[in-house]
Amino acid sequence: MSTELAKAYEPKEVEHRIYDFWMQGGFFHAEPDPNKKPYTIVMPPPNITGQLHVGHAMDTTMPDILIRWRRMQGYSALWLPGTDHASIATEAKIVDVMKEEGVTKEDLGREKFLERAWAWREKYGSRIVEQQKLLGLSCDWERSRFTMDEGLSKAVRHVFVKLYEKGLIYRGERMINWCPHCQTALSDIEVVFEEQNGSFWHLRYPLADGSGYVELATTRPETMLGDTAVAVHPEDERYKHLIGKNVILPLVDKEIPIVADEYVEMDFGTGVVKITPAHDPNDFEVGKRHDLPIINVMNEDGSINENGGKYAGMAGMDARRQIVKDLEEGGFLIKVEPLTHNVGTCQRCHTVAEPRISTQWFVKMEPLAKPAIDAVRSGEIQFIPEDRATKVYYNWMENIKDWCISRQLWWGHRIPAWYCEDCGETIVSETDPDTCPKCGGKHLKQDEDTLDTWFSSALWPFSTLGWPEKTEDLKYFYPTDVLMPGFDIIFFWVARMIFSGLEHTGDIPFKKVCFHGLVRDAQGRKMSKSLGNGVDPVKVIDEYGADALRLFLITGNTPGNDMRFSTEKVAASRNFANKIWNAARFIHMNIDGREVPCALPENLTIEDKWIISRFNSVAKEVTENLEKFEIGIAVQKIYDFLWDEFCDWYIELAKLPMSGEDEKAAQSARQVLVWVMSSTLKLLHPFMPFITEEIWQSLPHEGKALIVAPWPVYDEALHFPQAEEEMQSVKELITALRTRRSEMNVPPSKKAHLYIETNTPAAFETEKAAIARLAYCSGVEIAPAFDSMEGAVTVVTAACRGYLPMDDLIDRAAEVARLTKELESAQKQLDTVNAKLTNETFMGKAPQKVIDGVKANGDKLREKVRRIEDSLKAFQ
RNA sequence: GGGGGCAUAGCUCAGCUGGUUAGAGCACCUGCCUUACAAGCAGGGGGUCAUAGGUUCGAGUCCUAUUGUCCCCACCA
Repeated sequence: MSTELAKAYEPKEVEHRIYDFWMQGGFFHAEPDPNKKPYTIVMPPPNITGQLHVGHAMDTTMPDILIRWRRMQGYSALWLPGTDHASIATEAKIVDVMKEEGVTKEDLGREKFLERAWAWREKYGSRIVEQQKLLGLSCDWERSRFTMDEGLSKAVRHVFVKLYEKGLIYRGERMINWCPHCQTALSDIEVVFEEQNGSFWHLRYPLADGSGYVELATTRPETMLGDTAVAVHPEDERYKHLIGKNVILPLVDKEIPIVADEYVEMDFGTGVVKITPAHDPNDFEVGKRHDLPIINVMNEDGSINENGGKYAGMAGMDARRQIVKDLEEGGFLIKVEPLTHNVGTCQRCHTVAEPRISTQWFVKMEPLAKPAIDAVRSGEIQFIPEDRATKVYYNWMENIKDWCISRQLWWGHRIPAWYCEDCGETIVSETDPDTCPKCGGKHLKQDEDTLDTWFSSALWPFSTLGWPEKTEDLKYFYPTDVLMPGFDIIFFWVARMIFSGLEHTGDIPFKKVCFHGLVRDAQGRKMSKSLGNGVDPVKVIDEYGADALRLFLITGNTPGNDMRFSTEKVAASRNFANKIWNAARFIHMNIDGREVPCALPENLTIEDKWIISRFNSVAKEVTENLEKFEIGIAVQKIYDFLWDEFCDWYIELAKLPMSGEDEKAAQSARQVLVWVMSSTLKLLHPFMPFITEEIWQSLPHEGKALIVAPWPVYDEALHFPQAEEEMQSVKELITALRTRRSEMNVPPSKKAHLYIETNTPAAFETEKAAIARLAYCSGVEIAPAFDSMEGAVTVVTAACRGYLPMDDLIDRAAEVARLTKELESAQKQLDTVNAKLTNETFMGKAPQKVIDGVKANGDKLREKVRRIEDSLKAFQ
């Protein structure tokens, strides 16, 4: 970098070069190191089908900040990346592509299909990784894992067998959610309810004894083929006398009983419900209570099966139309009402999910949930934001149902269960068996199904470190420190990792979970494919730079809260990057080939002490904020310090010695500039890694790279409270003078002599030249009091009064009015303070610190009031 | 039906355990090519902190209710 370079920061060229530099330096790699403390974060593994979206950018930027910070603090900081095979999502995508080629899964066969899937993984699995690198993520890529790696697959089998042997995994016939499109079972949380417009068909079921009929309503008329009863509430006076009688099921023409069950709500609809145990979870329960037959009338693709008589073979919607038509013709349809209701759909393809009875594998959740609840309740695992997240978690965990883990898919971990075709024995084993342990038969057939993709990601924090082997990595890096997921995967992933970690490793998988919200679009809507309002982070990086995107994602953001994407804010972040760039250009310009040590000089001026002391405080505060995950607050403090204090004040003040004759003073200022700048770059590095590394390298520095430079630590020797206070007075005066001039529309070119009246002249004396420069004065004189200043422009601050004799410009009446207004304001504030100080309960109850503050403020205000009064007198 | 979040400047949002005069970015107005930066500099206007009560010496911050808004869970055929 040199001063000849562009006036504006060009991220594109810098980012690639710097990232390569980090990679080649091996800075991302972490190893167990007995001399360092471990700090571990595992990345939520993105799907191999995935493309980077802003959600990922959010997911990964925040942990990257923590990792970079801890690495600089000297931890062995491991940021473990990887990808997820995402069974259902990936398989669906491949099937879609095959469909365009006119090939089905069945055409190909399991083996060939899996070959294709692996090829897909090879092709697309690295795409998202490349995009993550654009963001600047400092992951240990050497340790990257894939959920279907050999080691992780071994972990999956191990867990399955262990849980099976403990009786926590079982196989059974249950009512599950079925997606007719994906043709697989789904877990409860993979079903999302969507409001849809439907109809409410009112039907008439005739009584078998010919004495009339009952009216009932349904939203799914086609299921009537599987009705095996009609239910009413036992206390319902309207229907009590019918209980035990039969009705004739229309179209099917068979008798089914009227049963009494409290599940029926008398107030809803007609108070009569058709019971279809095979196709509704509630009806299934009613059926069990009344020992009703279960008639499945649907195929796996949602069409009607052979139990549906003449409707057999019809697709779901066709069957519905035909049945409604036939019901109408038979006189069984009373009316059709429009109805909006919530319908469960497949999370992946949004096809209406069918409740279906089927034999599947399940994890028994209750015994696993208990310790997982305790771990959070006891505070062993801490959620942030605490009560919001824990409430959601407890609510789910305490009402948890068994987890359906088998999927009728090919891409994934195949269930390690075999069935003996000779004796029917089920063998669950970590290694593939070849004989039946019971009958010695050789005809073993492996279960066709695979596991829910989340079954393997639940093991992620420890399977990626080598578990179930007792590796050094596991010993050193586990449990991991923090997880930063979105709220949307609290059940899918976070909860499951907690009970899995506790069950299998006997330890929590992570100590803290810091949830973040969603990145919404500029209007506050959720980003979605259907709305087409998604933001491509790669494009944003291309236009504004990765540092700008990262800064945008964390500024003004608080844990758990959603935020809106805003191009203006990204641009503002970019502007900050540019500001830093130009500050660096200025420093380079002044170094201009000289040897400048990157250490503080011996003799410090007031402004040197001030900026150093301020930096010192900022370093302390930022560290504290990061410890509390207050990333947004932390970066705001660095932003303000760098821009408002370092650039707007210190650089301006430093121009004076650097342009002067005193070479020693000039060199001293250069040293302070370099020291403060490169120290601040350290603080900023975790947030904006590229530009900070680039500039740091270009300035005098010690060490190989900023990424591994030591994190600034608060140093009591650099705390200069007096200099801070003195600079405060000087800055206050300069600002007041500028304001006055601006109000009077005096251009900077018109300079005036300044007289400063003060009892504390020291700082003003040493900063004379700076005041003159920054407040556009031709000269400065300082004294405890000046005579005959009538008619001068007056400026009053807490520490002094300034006069600018500008007779030609002054409007005496306006000046009096302004001073009067200022006096009123100051007096009012003083009154408030005095009221407090004479309030006995306040004096008695408020802490001494607050009282002292108020007192000091009162002293200042009193002095100010006096000075304004004096000035006013001068006009009278 | 159950639970939760949010409501602060024109807009988007900060404001940590209650404590001196409520902040930022953008937008707006005025003036500036000042030895880095016009993606900039200097200055300015703009808020009864949703409403109504309460606790407290003191409330944007804590409590209760109301209104508006968003989300999660449950899933009434």
